[in-house]
Amino acid sequence: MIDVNIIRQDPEKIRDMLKNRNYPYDALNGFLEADEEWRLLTDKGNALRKERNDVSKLIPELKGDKKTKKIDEMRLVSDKIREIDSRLAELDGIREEFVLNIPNIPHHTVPLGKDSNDNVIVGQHGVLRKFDFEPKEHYEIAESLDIIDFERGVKVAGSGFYVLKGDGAKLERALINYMLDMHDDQGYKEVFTPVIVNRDAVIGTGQYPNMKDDMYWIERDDLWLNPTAEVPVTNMHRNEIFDRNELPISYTAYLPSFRREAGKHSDTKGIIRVHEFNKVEMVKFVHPDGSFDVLEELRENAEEVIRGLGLPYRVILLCTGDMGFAAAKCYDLELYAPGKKGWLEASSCSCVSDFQARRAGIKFRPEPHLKSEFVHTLNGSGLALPRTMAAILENCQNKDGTVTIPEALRPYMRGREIIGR
RNA sequence: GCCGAGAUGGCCCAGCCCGGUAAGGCGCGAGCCUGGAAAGCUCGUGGCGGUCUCCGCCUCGGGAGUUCAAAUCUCCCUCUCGGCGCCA
Repeated sequence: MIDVNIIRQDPEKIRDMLKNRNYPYDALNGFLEADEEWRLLTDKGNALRKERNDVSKLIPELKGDKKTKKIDEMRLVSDKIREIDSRLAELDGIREEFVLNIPNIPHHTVPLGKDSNDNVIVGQHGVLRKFDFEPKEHYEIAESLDIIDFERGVKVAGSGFYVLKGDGAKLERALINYMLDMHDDQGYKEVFTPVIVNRDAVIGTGQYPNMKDDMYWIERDDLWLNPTAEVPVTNMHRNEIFDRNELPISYTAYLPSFRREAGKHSDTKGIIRVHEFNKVEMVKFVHPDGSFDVLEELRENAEEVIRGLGLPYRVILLCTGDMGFAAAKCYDLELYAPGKKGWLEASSCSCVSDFQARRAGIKFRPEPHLKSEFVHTLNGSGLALPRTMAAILENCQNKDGTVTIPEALRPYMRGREIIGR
């Protein structure tokens, strides 16, 4: 969440921000009113509490009529406090509802824009391969090689699920290990967390309430299937205070991720948009100073994964209107898919400033005698597996229907060089 | 799932039976002392709000209740640990 003081001091700034992010902004007035009354009543309540506290200390020493009189007096004071408290609880509800639904404030380097058309392509890398045959789409290749079985996935779990078989399953496993090893070399500590998280966790990183319909919810236990490893990994340190010298902290995690994908989407063919997918994620906890420079490093770390696979890609800087709820600045990395003749978003690297730290209570002490402050958190995929696999299949396909395995993955695939031969 | 024990400030722990200003220790910091350090001693060390060197309120897992007053009494819930059961 954002700092309430900013809303109080400069509501116009927040109004503009919400507008730039395509969020409704008329709710702001309701908040300011509720907040004003909340502050007034808090003061009033505190004054009454002070009176009660003071008198409570005296009462044991009083005797007879004086005592009875004071007790009667305090009974009225307590009634009044109760009354104020119940109104405060209402106001708190309004305030919290509002604050939890306000997206992060974009960094000043984020381009203004309405939707994905206003995103900025900041770079394109690698060569787009020239084919001497018509390249196929990933699902055609995968089905003819019998390494992805869509029908069986549907049978087991439903539409939007698939089964990897043989070299397909091996390729998945190879990609996970390749990515984890690379992040390990880059200085990230590998963790493997629960795949199911609680409500505090999804509130902490901002998926709840905003994205709650996009997550699988286990009602009976009020638990949620991991939507992205950013959630469990960031929440590992919920309500913790780091010593200054503990920062920065860098984690990498492989974790299955689940998306309900409620509502209609295009691009449902193949494994581009599925309900369950593997992802290797990077998460950082850093000092607020220079956190946006760290974002550049994080993005570079993700790009290295792509370059290692030899895939052509481009880097997109998202505009205000297209950025996720929690992000202050976000780069997408898109892989080129020659069969589809389009780009696949395989990574999203964000600096979320203190937005999640505030929600999740993640702080650090700048100096031992100073007050604790919120850390900044960052996260980025490195990478999402299905789209990476799709890009590999399409970029590395051969005329005879086989697929040449990228060299970097061969050690992880028992030295195999070609799928389908 | 059943039975039992727990949850107190960054960490540990007392207070709970018997309601009345949350004690002490560790760690960390500042100071004193020292040639320097250790030890020792003194002070500080959660959150929010304000009229911000000061003052107030809140904070004992969460919520509700009783009471003039709740860490303390009552009820409900959550989590942790141990035992039993079930089990990869």
